[in-house]
Amino acid sequence: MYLGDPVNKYMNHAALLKVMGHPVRLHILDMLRRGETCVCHIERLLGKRQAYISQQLMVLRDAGLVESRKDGLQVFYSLVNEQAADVLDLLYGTHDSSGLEILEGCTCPACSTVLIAEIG
Amino acid sequence: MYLGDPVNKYMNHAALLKVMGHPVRLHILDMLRRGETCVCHIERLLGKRQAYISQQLMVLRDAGLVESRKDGLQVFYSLVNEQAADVLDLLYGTHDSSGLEILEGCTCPACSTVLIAEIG
DNA sequence: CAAATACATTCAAAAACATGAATATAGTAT
DNA sequence: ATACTATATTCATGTTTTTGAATGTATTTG
Repeated sequence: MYLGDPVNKYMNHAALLKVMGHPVRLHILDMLRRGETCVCHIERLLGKRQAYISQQLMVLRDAGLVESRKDGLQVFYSLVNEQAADVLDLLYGTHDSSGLEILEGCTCPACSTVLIAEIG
Repeated sequence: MYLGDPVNKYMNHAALLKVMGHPVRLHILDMLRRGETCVCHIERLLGKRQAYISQQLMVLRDAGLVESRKDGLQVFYSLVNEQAADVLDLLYGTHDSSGLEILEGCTCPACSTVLIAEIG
């Protein structure tokens, strides 16, 4: 696209918006605003298959919107693109950084440690 | 997409971002922030064929981002979607509404009348 | 009315995307 | 080493998008 003028100023932004222009990816990005999130968490909240979530995460990674960090068996994703964050703030209001929602039956540290702390 | 939950809150925004996620359309939208613009103008600034510009304008029209008004032979487009305008402001700064750039050799009223006024 | 102008639409081929199924990898526990 | 768990990747296929070419329509001008 835009082959005649490959260094077009609109290409980068268009690429950003295009990646964000997908309901599942947008949902994931909105989740990530609350903090670093493991894949199992995303999987449960979205109710989609693991492989599919992983594919969309790969798209987000390849486009530089998110980064992943491995910790034991889990992989944690976070939002690292400021412009993407700005667009999300615009659409959904400034985020609260209130941390993750706790999910029953989710085995990730974010869920289980808090449960332990609360039940403790 | 998202068939399991067709009334998903992310679908509408995703659709908006998807339409904006294209370099030519994004360029057109950015132009329209300066004011109502005729197709001939867009055509010259982008250096693309008329039919192609018209196709992209149709996409923008179908998605409700722009509206067209016919005046004689010319058709003028304007940006009518507030969220799209907000995203553009975010990416490119608040627009100046300074009116259109004057293009040499463009026959549309916006260009020719000003030329006449300046030369006259 | 005929010709010219400005724009829109249709059609078809190529490219890109979305999605599911199957499989692979890497870390952990036994 | 073996089995298990969490996640990633690959592959195949169907769908959508992109784009160019050709054609259509409405308006103005002569």
